[in-house]
Amino acid sequence: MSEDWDLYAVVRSCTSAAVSTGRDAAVESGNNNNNNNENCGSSREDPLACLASLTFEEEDDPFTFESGSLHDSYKPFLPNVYPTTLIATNPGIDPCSSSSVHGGASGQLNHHHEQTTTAAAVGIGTPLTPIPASIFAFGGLGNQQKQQKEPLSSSSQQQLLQIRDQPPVQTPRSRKRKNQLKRSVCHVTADNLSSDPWAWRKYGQKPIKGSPYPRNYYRCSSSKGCSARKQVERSNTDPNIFIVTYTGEHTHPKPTHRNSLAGSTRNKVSSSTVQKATTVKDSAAEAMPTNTTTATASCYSPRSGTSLSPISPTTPLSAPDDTVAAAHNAGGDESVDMALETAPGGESDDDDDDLLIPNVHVDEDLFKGLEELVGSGSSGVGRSPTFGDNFSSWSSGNSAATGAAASGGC
DNA sequence: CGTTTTTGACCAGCGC
DNA sequence: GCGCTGGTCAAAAACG
Repeated sequence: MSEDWDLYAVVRSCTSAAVSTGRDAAVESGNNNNNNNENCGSSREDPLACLASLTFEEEDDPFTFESGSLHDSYKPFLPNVYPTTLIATNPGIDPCSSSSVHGGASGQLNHHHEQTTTAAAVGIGTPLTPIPASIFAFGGLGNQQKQQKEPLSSSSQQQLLQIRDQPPVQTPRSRKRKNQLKRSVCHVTADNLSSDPWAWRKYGQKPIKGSPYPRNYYRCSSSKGCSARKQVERSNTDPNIFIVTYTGEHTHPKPTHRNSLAGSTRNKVSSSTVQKATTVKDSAAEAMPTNTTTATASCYSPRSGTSLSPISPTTPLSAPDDTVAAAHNAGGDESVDMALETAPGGESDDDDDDLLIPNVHVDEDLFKGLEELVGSGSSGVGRSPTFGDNFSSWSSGNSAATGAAASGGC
């Protein structure tokens, strides 16, 4: 099974898009952890609002950020934004929370997912279709959605609602409860996977019983002492959807930059990127997206259960060129979804924060426009002259730093 | 050189 | 107590 899933590509693409807008957004979004809920709250009307608000029980939700202006900032770059994530918070806390019951057995999650065919998901497989932006990616998306006449089709909404309404599935047994203290589950499309302000480091991958896709384990790499963890697995029923489970809390402010990019971008995707991106969607069913060696085949080790590595959510992937290429291709057969990641609210402090635009489908025109912006007024952007560069550096630097409040934000 | 990814091995929780 | 499974560790390799 080779997964051509190149989440990286996707991620990258996502990351790159935000360039100029990012800054503004980042600045405005600046916020601290306490804002989380605000963002979430912003989407009161939106049925999906709760999706946008992934809440950690902790007051300082890492993934918060103010979106109001942010939305405006990247608005131009967002042809269409669809909420893609379903967020479930700890049971009991958020009615919306569907899945994550303590046990969080994969099975549960999967069950949960089965019904999750979010609008976003739909969009993913469809080339040229607007790409769903991760709700969580911008806390503010909720608002955006409101502003947008109809981000979701009624049917989609129904689905989402349906999911949310689903009574939390209680897992008969939960393992390692010690870690299960606080769990937030988000359903995200591949595009949105990367939208996470935090820097995550993958530390494990395991095959999950009952699911054809392995589960990937990530821990926050921003701070050694940080206990925040993240699990990413592909939905059993809907390969386009990834289930992201956040556990633990961040013991530090959102990262603005990574110390080093080393190792972060393994995927030298080169030519294959595009292909990967493409394939990814098509072959999603097979395996999780691989971050790095995407194009390469993935070996599944029965024992460790390792197969392709899914996505590295935050890990910015490099391969800027690829990304770009992919992005360009978006117009073509392979529609690559660009995700804009916004600077995490928390980090907005940094001017440097890059803004990532969460999953947005960008067409060539858009790119041209961006390029012009970058080229001419790199000052505003302050980024590298070329998109490609931006991608790479951004992704790496930002992924952690700016990401949209996305994931966390869920 | 520092960081991340990969991946086999180990540990721990849960059901029987 | 045993086996199954999920979660984590840690060494090696890769990358900028």
